[in-house]
Amino acid sequence: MGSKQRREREKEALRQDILDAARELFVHEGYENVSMRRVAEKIEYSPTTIYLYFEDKASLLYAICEETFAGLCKRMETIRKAGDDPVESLRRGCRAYVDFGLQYPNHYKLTFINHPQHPRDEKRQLREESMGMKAYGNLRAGVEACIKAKQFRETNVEAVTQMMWAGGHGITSLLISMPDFPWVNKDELIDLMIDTLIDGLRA
Amino acid sequence: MGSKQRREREKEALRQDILDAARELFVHEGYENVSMRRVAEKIEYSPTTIYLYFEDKASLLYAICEETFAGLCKRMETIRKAGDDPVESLRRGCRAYVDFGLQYPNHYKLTFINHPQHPRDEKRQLREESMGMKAYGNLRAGVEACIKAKQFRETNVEAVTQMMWAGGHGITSLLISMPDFPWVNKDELIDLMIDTLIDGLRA
DNA sequence: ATAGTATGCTTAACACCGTTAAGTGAGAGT
DNA sequence: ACTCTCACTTAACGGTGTTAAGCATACTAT
Repeated sequence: MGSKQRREREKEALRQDILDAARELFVHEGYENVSMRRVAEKIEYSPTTIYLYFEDKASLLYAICEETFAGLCKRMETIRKAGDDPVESLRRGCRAYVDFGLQYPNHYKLTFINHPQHPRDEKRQLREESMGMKAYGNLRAGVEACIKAKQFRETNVEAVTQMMWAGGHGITSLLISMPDFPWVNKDELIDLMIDTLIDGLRA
Repeated sequence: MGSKQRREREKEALRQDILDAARELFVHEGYENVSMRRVAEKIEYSPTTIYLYFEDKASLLYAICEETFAGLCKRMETIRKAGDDPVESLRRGCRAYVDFGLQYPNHYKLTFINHPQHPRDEKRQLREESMGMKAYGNLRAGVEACIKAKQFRETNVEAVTQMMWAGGHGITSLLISMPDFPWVNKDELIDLMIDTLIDGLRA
């Protein structure tokens, strides 16, 4: 009686359909401007069906964020495992982060800029094992390698990691959310940020 | 025939009452979590009255932002005109910027994070002459002073200003929009960013 | 003084929103 | 054949920002 398995498969398929529809709408029109009813319309089910697969709208977004983070993680891991000079590796990791954001600005907006926070404490715990944390962990490993190689003056791994993240995020988010501002050349600006931070950290 | 002027005055007073009520609610509970009906309730008028004084909810917040950002401008100008060592002046200007953002996260969110893309071209123009942008101008003046004093290696004023802004914005916006992340000590993080950037720029 | 008008505000409603309680109906298990 | 499970729907709740229409009051002109 494989019918049970078939139904299981179909359920999973619908879950993915919801995710796909929501991602497309969220990325294209922004989380706030897309209603659950519109997502439901796109998949041709009633709005309430979504609630059988996701607890609420924020959870739906969270699931999409996980997928996006996963892509970033993969890129960063590849760079880290290339095993160059640790400082060069960190620099390239930061570049990858910013480039990723600029390549998928709507995804980036969704996960890092218009990030609505979860109301539940329980969820927060889950989040700390999320892909976002994994990406952060990758950056952290890069920083740690530099410190272990005695390339940096400052030795507080966590602080340096968070600062590097903030530097990358600052550039990425401003370029995305203020496209009409008279920016200097974007590539130069990104490199200036990363190089200046690394130079400032150097022993 | 001063009755016209009196009515004018009374209208202006109500406008300020609305602004005051809205500011208190927005700052205390967050823009998204405060409805027009709640603002109206606080001033003991009907919700629709607000629309006689402000075009919509966003305009209401925008007006509040202008007021508050004027405060930031003043602070930054005071620092800049204190006439210390230009680098120290810049450092303190950056601190003031970040501190301001963390003090008024909802104001900061509207003008720098959830920056409306193109509601109307007309509005955008207004926005670029806003107090937020004036604050940017102040930062630019600080950077220029450092470069003129030959304290920095990099001499592209615009690029350096934008990088410093992005550094401050990165810290500020991440701290605001991801309050549940396990940040290291916030003050240290902010100082680390500013100091590292300045050290990295030094001649 | 009185009729007319402009002004300031309110009532009621529109068209949405996220979410949930209750109900339906097809297929599985006995 | 009958019950039961369960994926799904309908209808509704209590909110949201916003607007059209109406109502008094105060001012103006005759």
